[in-house]
Amino acid sequence: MNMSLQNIEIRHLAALRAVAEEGSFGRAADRLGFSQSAVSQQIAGLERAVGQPVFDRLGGPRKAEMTPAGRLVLKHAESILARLDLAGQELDKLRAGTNGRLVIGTFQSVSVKLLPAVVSLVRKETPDLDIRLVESDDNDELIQRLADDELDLSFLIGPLDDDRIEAIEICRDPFVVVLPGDVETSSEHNYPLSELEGRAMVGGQACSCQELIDDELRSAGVTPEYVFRSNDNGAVQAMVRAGMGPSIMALLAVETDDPRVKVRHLDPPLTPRTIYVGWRRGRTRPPAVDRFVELTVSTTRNRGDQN
Amino acid sequence: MNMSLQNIEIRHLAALRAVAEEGSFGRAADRLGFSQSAVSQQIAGLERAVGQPVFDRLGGPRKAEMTPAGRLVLKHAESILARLDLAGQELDKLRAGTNGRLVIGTFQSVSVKLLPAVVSLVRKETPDLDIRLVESDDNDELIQRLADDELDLSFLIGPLDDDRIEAIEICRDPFVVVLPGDVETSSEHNYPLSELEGRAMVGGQACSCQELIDDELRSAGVTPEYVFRSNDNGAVQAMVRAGMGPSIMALLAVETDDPRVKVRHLDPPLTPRTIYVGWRRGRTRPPAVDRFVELTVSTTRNRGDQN
DNA sequence: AATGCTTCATAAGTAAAAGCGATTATTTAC
DNA sequence: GTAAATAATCGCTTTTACTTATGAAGCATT
Repeated sequence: MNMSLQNIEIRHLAALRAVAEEGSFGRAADRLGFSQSAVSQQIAGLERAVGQPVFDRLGGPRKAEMTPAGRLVLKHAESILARLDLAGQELDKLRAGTNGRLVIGTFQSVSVKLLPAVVSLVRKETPDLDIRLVESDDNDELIQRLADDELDLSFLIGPLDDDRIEAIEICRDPFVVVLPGDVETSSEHNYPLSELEGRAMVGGQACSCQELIDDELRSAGVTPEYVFRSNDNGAVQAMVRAGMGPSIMALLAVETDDPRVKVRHLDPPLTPRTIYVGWRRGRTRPPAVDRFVELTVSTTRNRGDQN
Repeated sequence: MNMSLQNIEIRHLAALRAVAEEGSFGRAADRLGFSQSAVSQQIAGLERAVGQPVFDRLGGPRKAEMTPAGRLVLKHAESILARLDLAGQELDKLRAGTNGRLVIGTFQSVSVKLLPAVVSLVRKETPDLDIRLVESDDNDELIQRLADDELDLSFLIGPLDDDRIEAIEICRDPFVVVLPGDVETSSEHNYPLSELEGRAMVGGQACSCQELIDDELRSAGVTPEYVFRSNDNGAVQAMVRAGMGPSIMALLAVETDDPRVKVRHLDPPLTPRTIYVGWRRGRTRPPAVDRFVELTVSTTRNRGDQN
């Protein structure tokens, strides 16, 4: 039988190392938990594969000595065994979710309001985890990058009809009207949607989210007319503050601590947008992803309905 | 059964790589020369050892995709398989005697007269072989270093009674008398040993070889009296040239091209010294050693009895 | 939705091997 | 010489690895 190195198995290399270190087949067998006979046969098998002896058996109580070929193979065996050990360690870390990279898709309002708390928690739990954020205005882009495996995880805005993606709902985020702080309104009451009819408004650019708003406004009989548009929430809010007009924004996107604007719920309310965290459907996820989702859900829940 | 990575075998890693590259269990099986079922079981075994799936089977004609754990293990698997391949290549070279290091013990006369031709031949055959020479006056030191595995091979002077060493005879090297070139002798005849009695002589220092000479001289009734001693053959020869006296030297140690000295065989002759090449007894030798010995023997034989 | 196609898993059987215990041969140490 | 240590070998049992055959799941096409 013309064996080649391809037939070598880890067990042979482990036996080689054990015998080399112990200087004896019997003691190597003890260490490995085998019988002396087994180790003898393992080395014999290795020698068949190598094509020549790896040990000189000197007989009697003298140590087995390696042949040149034995030393050569041992050199590589040690590297291989070490590598296997390293793989085991990294697997343990992977199971614990403490290593590797986690690439998360997000968008502006989530980045500002939700993510800092979650990321801070995760970093406390697993400081070696390499967390990266990819921010985009475009929900579809986030979905595409999830499907392309560029993102491990992404915050998304519903409705989701892409079956490449699996997601769970994080929260409902109502749309509110943002008014300049000096406008007189009945501060405790909701803002009648009808009052927006004919008013110059500030809004986001025509992307998925803004289109949802506009469609609903129109079916409620309000035709939006925008005098300023930006995808930057801060810019929109600044324009409201400057008196350009009111804006309908998702509550999460509003900097509510700003005393120079007022925030009112709408009457009748628009359908709130739904925020999800999603991942590729049907793929095994790194445990770190699952843990991140868990923490996101519980953190968001704990925030209560400040929305 | 709580398997760990220790139970992994090369075959599993090869299967992992094949499936990862082919994207299919069946095609991987073809490539490896197994049945699809076998590969399926190998991957299943790997997953048992890893503790989690390494592939997401998407069903239907879609490619199998790796899980995070799978990618991690594959990374190491590739390194391990490459290492094994490298070991195979190096073993081939070892078998061919074309790599590694060859440390050769030698002494002055051999270094000058025999080695250059042999080394030149070996270097022509196997240019990548790293040949190193260790020169010593002291035969016992060479033997000791051979036994200590510091030398792969050594030229030695007999008689050899050390059973740690195995050796073969290279040549017999007769002792001759070296005389100044201007001395009148019957150029074609041997030199009577008795003429040395009472003469001031030049010789080597009291090491093994010189002691052999002195013992024989004495039993032949000649008491050597040295007025100059050196272990450097060139120095001895220079002193003869300068008229300090004759010297008994091994023929191989004489620079015979020197017209200023005359070389005569002795009558009766001394027992010639025997030159061997030796190695550690009972140890497997690198093929390069055996090849070197072969070439040494044939080269020396071809030189004929120029001695 | 029924079918065919591709893919992988599983079951059953067989052949190979890996391992064990006992024995033997060889060598050193005393 | 005898005792101790070491590894190879033999017969045997158990384990495993592989094969073939079959089943199940998903996609694509009709």
